[in-house]
Amino acid sequence: MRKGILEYCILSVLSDGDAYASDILDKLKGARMIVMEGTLYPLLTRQKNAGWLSYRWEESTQGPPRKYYSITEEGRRFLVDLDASWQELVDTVNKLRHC
Amino acid sequence: MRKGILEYCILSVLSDGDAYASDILDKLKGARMIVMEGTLYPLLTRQKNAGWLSYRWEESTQGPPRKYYSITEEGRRFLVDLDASWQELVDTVNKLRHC
DNA sequence: CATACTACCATGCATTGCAAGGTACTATTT
DNA sequence: AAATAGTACCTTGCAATGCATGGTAGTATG
Repeated sequence: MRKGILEYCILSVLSDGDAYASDILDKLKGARMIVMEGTLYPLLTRQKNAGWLSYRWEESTQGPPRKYYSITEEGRRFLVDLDASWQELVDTVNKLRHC
Repeated sequence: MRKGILEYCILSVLSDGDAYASDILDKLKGARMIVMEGTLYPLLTRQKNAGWLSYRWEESTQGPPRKYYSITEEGRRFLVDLDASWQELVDTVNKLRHC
């Protein structure tokens, strides 16, 4: 049911601050959206290739280095489009359901 | 973006009254959800095989006979589940977006 | 030095929606 | 009567997406 919406959620999370994969998974889990690692990593790579995200490496005191993702200006512009699409989808489904 | 949600929309439309493929496409179009024939037919077949829909043939005065789909009791029960899932999804996405 | 943990990533699969094309019956026009 | 257009059914092949699984490598911990 939630296919394709993950993309929107990831950009939303990152629009609120840079994060690495585990951060993102935690934030999603906090909102009760469970996502698998094997889903997230390829998605982040796709969004980076699309120009919506960039990343930098940061050393960690407890474990291997982390890949911090950051939303780009282009990503923010796309997020505005996604806001509109999402609202439209919600309106459409609700209209179809209640009549 | 709307992947997987079509299933919910089709059941919603049919919960409001029996319909054949073109009827359904028109109702979806009326709510600005554009769906292709090649998407709808397999989906109806899947839902019928899942036990959520049944169908009957009806002669038409203007063209070939029509396959009218009807939601089953099992389909209505499943639709209630989908209502909950949908509401949950909307809440989750909105929560992630606005904080 | 071995085990556990963290964080990265890749491969293969199932599902789903779309594009394109095909069949068959009915109605309309020439 | 034949050709064209319209309606309604359906299939096949493709691309995208999410999941399950498993793998690599660096960093602690016992």
